[in-house]
Amino acid sequence: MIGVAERDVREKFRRSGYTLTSQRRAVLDALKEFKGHPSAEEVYLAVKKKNPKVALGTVYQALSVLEEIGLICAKRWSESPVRYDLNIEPHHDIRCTSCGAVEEIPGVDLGDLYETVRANTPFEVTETTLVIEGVCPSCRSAN
Amino acid sequence: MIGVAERDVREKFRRSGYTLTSQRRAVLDALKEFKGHPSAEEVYLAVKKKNPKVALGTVYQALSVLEEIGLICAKRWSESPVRYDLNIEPHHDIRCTSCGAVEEIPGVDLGDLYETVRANTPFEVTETTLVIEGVCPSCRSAN
DNA sequence: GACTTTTCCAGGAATGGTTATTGATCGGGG
DNA sequence: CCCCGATCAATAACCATTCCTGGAAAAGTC
Repeated sequence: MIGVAERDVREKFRRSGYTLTSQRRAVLDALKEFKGHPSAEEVYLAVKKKNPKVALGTVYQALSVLEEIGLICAKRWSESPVRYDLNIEPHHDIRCTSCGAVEEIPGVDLGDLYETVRANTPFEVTETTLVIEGVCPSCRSAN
Repeated sequence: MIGVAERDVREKFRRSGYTLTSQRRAVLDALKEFKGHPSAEEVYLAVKKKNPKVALGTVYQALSVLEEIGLICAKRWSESPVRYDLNIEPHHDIRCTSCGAVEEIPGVDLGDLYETVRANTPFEVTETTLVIEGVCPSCRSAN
């Protein structure tokens, strides 16, 4: 099971007021097939294979709707376009600065840190994101 | 004292091999006067006041040189241009998503987290950055 | 100091990711 | 079957940033 159950999709669309159009469905499906962390451009190319009529702008808009209603999450690394992930469970990914590969890092919990942050600022904290970069094994050995 | 001693500046330039040109000096000075976290554009405008001939591209290049040799550090938040900070001690800042204000958060230490990350990935970890966003008190009350 | 080599800079054009605009199209309620 | 708002495709615009060029300044060399 790839995380997002069909009923969950319908439910979230219903509650949000957005309609579940074929384009949004296509974007979601494309994201499922990737399993990686594609950029908007890559999602666009994948969707285009099945339906050559979709425009890049539509994909961007669909992605932002899907993010807004909590079906996908967007990840930003410093020197790279935004990448999208179906996995909406809290987790952290590391990105290879050389080849761009993304891999999940298990066992990292921001809970305590979040408490510390909240306790030390008068701001209302809405986001604490850990951006992790490194070099993957194969790039390291390829040098 | 604003953190960066004159001798430190000279020393870091000497060791890096870059020359301490008047433009780079001007960018550094502008950054000192800000005390906040200006974007490249804002630095450019400040520098331009004293020397109208500098080009935006020059400011970008100067900033990247200054960052490379460790005199300033660059901070990235999700929906905002890169911002620069003279404070090169490890510390964390929170940014108001409404007005853009940046404020330091004391007492946050990524040491343990870094260990956990390293222990749980085959990647060679080069960067772990905490991106914190929220709403500042005045924006919150202004609603 | 004159010459050479290197680095740097101003100005402007180009790039890349993303967003805004616009007129057409779709789908559901009446 | 028509109206209305939501959605869409296509494309232009945007913005931060980088690249390119010829020329100027600085650093080494004799």
